Amino acid sequence: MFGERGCILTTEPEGQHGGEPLRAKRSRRKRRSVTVSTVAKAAGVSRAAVSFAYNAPEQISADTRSRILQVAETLGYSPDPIARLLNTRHTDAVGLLMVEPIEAAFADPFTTAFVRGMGRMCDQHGLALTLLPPRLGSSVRTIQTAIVDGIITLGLTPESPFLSALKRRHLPLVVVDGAPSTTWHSVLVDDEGGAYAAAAHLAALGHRHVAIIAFDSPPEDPHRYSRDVTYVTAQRLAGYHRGLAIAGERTEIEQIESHSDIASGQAAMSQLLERAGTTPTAVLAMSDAIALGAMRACDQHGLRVPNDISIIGFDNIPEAALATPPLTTVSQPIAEKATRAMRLMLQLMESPDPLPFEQIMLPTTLIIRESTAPPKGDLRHAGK
Amino acid sequence: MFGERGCILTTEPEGQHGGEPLRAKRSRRKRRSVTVSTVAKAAGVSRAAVSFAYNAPEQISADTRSRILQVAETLGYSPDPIARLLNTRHTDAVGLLMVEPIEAAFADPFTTAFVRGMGRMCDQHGLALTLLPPRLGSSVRTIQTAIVDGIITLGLTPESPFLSALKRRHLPLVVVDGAPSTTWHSVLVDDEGGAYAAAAHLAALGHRHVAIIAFDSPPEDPHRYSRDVTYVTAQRLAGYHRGLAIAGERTEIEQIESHSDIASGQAAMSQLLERAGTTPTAVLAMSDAIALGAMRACDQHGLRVPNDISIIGFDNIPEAALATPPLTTVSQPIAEKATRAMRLMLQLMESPDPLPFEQIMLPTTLIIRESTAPPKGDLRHAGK
DNA sequence: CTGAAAGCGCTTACAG
DNA sequence: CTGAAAGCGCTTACAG
Repeated sequence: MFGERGCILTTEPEGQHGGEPLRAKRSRRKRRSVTVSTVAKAAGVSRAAVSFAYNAPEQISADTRSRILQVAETLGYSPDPIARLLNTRHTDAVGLLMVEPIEAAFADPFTTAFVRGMGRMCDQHGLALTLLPPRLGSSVRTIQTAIVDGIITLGLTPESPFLSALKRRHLPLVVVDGAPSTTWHSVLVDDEGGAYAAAAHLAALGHRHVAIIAFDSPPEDPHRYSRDVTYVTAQRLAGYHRGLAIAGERTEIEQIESHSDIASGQAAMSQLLERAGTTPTAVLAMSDAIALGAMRACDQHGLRVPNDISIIGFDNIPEAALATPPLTTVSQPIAEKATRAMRLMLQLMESPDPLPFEQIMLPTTLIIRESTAPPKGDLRHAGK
Repeated sequence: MFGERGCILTTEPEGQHGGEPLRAKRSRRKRRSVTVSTVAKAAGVSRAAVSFAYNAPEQISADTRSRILQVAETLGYSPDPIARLLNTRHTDAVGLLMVEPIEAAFADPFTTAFVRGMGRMCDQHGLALTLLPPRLGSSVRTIQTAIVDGIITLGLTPESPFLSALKRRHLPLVVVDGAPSTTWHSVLVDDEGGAYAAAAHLAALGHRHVAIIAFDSPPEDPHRYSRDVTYVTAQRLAGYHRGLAIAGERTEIEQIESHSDIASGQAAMSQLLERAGTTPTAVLAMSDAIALGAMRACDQHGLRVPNDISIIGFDNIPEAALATPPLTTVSQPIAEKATRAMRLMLQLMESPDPLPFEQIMLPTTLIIRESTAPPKGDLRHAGK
C-alpha cells in the first residue's frame, strides 16, 4: 500500500492563513501584525487596559475586560510571550543541561528515568522542561543563550569555562552528578560506596580477575576529551578498587571504556573477549545499560552468565530486574535524585535571596540478583 | 553510612557571589546589574559597539572587539538572552507539545524513541528541545506562552481550542499522530493498515474471541476526556475490526482501555482476566508497553503466552524483541516519524513564506514473533 | 569603523 | 477603575 519511504500528499495552503508567513526569514526583521496597540485602539481603551485584561483582571471592570478579550479574539490576538518575558522575567521553563547530544543521552534508560523524575515536579508546577544539549559541540554557547528560569546540570563537572558561564547567567543552578562543592548546590549519590559494595561482593565470591567497564569521557568539552574523568567516574573507580582490594594484592584488574548504552556496552565487551590473553571471571560495569550490552556480548561469545562470567551493573534501571538472568546491580534512587534537584530548584526560583548551598548525597545499595556467582572452578565456593 | 533519606550538608554562600540574589523574587521587578551600557561606558565605546563585538565582529576593529570582550569578561557580563530575543526573534528551541504530563508520557518507551529522533535533528542544528506538557491541566496556556521557534505536537488532535491557539501563535506547526488535514502539516503512520494486519493475523490463526486494549483518552482536555477518541485510536480500532471481520460475523470482540505504559497494561489485563465469563484467546494491544504489561498479567494468572493466549502489540519498541516470549507486534518507524517531522519543522523555520501543507504517511508492518499462536484446542491448526 | 536614535511588544508604577 | 509615560536590555538601520 505504501512505498518504502512512505507517501506524501501535498496541499496548497488555503486562503485564510496563506497570506501571512508563518515565520519570517531568520535574518529579516519581522513586525507583528496585531499588537496591544491594535487591540487597544479597536476596543477604544488604553494599552494598559488590554494588558490588565490578561494579567490583572481585578484592575478592570468585568465588562471592559470581556469586551477587550472579545475584540482580541476576533482580531486573532494573543500577547507575545517573548515581549512579555522582558518584563516578567520568567519563562516557566527549567533547563536540563546535558553533557552529550540528546539522542546519545536517551540511549541510556537512566536518562529517561531522570527526566521522568524532573517531569513530575515540572508537571506539578506548570513548568516546561528544556533539554539543553551541547550546542554544536560546546555547552558554553548553550549556557549563554538558554531561555530558562534555572538550570540543572546532569553529569557535568562544572569546571571553567562552564562554571563561569553558568555563574554569569545569575540563574538558579543545581549540579547533579557533578561534584560536591561549597559554591554551588549539588545532588549526588554515594557512588564510591555503591561501587565498593559491588566490588567487595565480587571479591568475596572469589573473583581475582575482573574487568571494569568505565564511562568514556563526554566529548562535550574537546579540551577534556579522553584526558581526564568526571567526578562520578572517579568515585566509582575508587570504590571498585577499594572493594577489590579486600582480596589482597592478587587481583588482576583491567579497565576499558564505553559509552553508556547497550550497543556500546556490547561492543566494548566483545572487544574485551576477543582480546588475547585470559578472560576475566567478572565484570564491573558503570551502568546497567553497559552491563546489559555486556551480557549480550557474552551470550554471543558462548559465555553463560553467571556460570562462566559474572556481571554487575549500576543504576538499577527497570530493565535490570527483567533481564535474563536478572542483573546484580548497584541501585541508586534516580527519580529521587531528580525530584530533590527540582525541589532545590523551585526553592531557588522562589527565593529573592541566595540560599545556603546544599550538598545532597543519596544512598546507594547493592542488589544481588542472578548475574553473579563464584568463578568457575573456585573450590572455596564449589558447594554454593 | 547514610540514613534513609540521604545526607545533606549545608554551606553558607560565600562572599563573592553571596551578595547578589541569584534571582529576584517572582513578583519583584529586577534590574540587571551590568548591561550593555555598563560595558560600553567602561570600555569607552558606544552601546552599538559592544553589541557588534558579540554579533557582528566584521563591523568593528579586532582591537576594539577584544578590548570590549575583555572589559565584559572582567565585569562578568554576557548579553541577556531574553532581551536579545525581542530583536532576533528566535529562541533556538523547538517545542514538543504533549497531551499528557511528562512523567506519564515517558512511562512508554515510545516517547523516548520519538524524543531521540527529534533530538538527533536538534543536535545537528544546535537547537534545544522543550518538552511542553499541559500546564496545570490545559494545553491552551502552554501554547500561548511557549518560548520556542516552532511546535511539534504529538498525539494531539488539533481541535479547538488548541488549533486556534496554535494558529494564533503564527509559529511553524507540525502535527504528529494527530489527524491528516489540508490546513496543517501532518505526519502519521498507516495505523489502520497496521492494525488490520495484526487482527487479520489473529483471525487467520483461528481466534474468534479477542480483546482489544485501546488507549484511554488523554486527560489533557477535560471536555474530551473519556468521551471521544483521538484519530490514531479510531484508526487502529477500525483496522482491528476490519481484520477480525475476515473471519466472518462469528468473532466476539471485547474492548477495554488503558494508559500506554506497562503497569497500566498489566492492570487492565488483570481486570479483564478476573472478570466473569470466558477469557479471550487473544488480545490486540494498542502499544507494546500495554502488551508487555498484559503479558505480565497473564504470567501472574498462570496463562502461558502464546499457548493459552496470544498477544499482539503495536510500535515495535526495542523491548518488544527482547521480551519472553518475543512479542508479535506492528512495527512503526518511530525515529523516522520524528526526523520527518523535524525536517519539515526546519524547512518551515527557514522559509519566509508558507509552504504547501504536507501530509506524510509512513508505512507500518506486522512483525510476527512468538507471542501469537493458534488458540488452544483449535483443530484446524493443531498440527502447527 | 563608530555613535545617537529608534524600536522590538509588552508591563507596571504613577497620577488621575 | 483608567490613561499617558517610562522602561525591560538589547539590536539595527542610519548618518557620519
